[in-house]
Amino acid sequence: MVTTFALLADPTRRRPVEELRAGERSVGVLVDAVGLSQPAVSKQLRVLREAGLASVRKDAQRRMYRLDPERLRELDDWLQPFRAMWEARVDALEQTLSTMED
Amino acid sequence: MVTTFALLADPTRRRPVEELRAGERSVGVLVDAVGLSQPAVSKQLRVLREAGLASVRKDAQRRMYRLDPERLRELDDWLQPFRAMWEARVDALEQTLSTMED
DNA sequence: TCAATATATGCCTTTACAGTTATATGCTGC
DNA sequence: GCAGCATATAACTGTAAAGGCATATATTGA
Repeated sequence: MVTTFALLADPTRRRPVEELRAGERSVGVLVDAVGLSQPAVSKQLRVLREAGLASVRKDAQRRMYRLDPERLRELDDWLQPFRAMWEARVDALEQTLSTMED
Repeated sequence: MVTTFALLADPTRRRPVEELRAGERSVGVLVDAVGLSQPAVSKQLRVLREAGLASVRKDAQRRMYRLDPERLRELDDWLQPFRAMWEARVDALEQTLSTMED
């Protein structure tokens, strides 16, 4: 299966995800947002579905896609230990600045 | 240029990054950690360098690689608005549980 | 049942890129 | 300067996957 990292590497997949942040969207709307052919977008939506990042609901002929943010948590978890690194740098900078003020 | 997302999509690039979290590492050490040929690893290290995610220092014949975590911040920033989504879910769950306790 | 709309799938082509081997480059101690 | 180690680069190959077009499938309203 595709990792969450790989999922978001492709802009064609990242765009819909960003779009879905605001709520449910039909395929047609996502196609407009991405600016590629409908089949291309449908294909990527399928990948997102299969990776558990999105799910679908039927609404007449439309398929409404909804974001499933849980998997994004993996990314957040992975990032966690690194966060300390840049926060440390910011702290050091702030300390330097406050020293300069004295 | 490669986006930070694409950078981390490849395990062969993610592994060294994780390895570098602990501090400077020579290419040889990274090669062992990743388990691929030396040229393969060197190639990916170059990508990391050019993307500003790592930098090098010469130490005799060795090249010591160091992590430059700033670019990871982009990832963190991108993630920010989504974070609210899963936190909302957790809150809802907790509320449900506390209601059940009554 | 038929036409129209919305989406998915199959097939094909092309491109990007990872990995390998062989080789070049750079540095050091002698 | 030379031998030896550590790393980088070049050239090549194989593969995966993205995107396009054509077409199938599904749903609805009439």
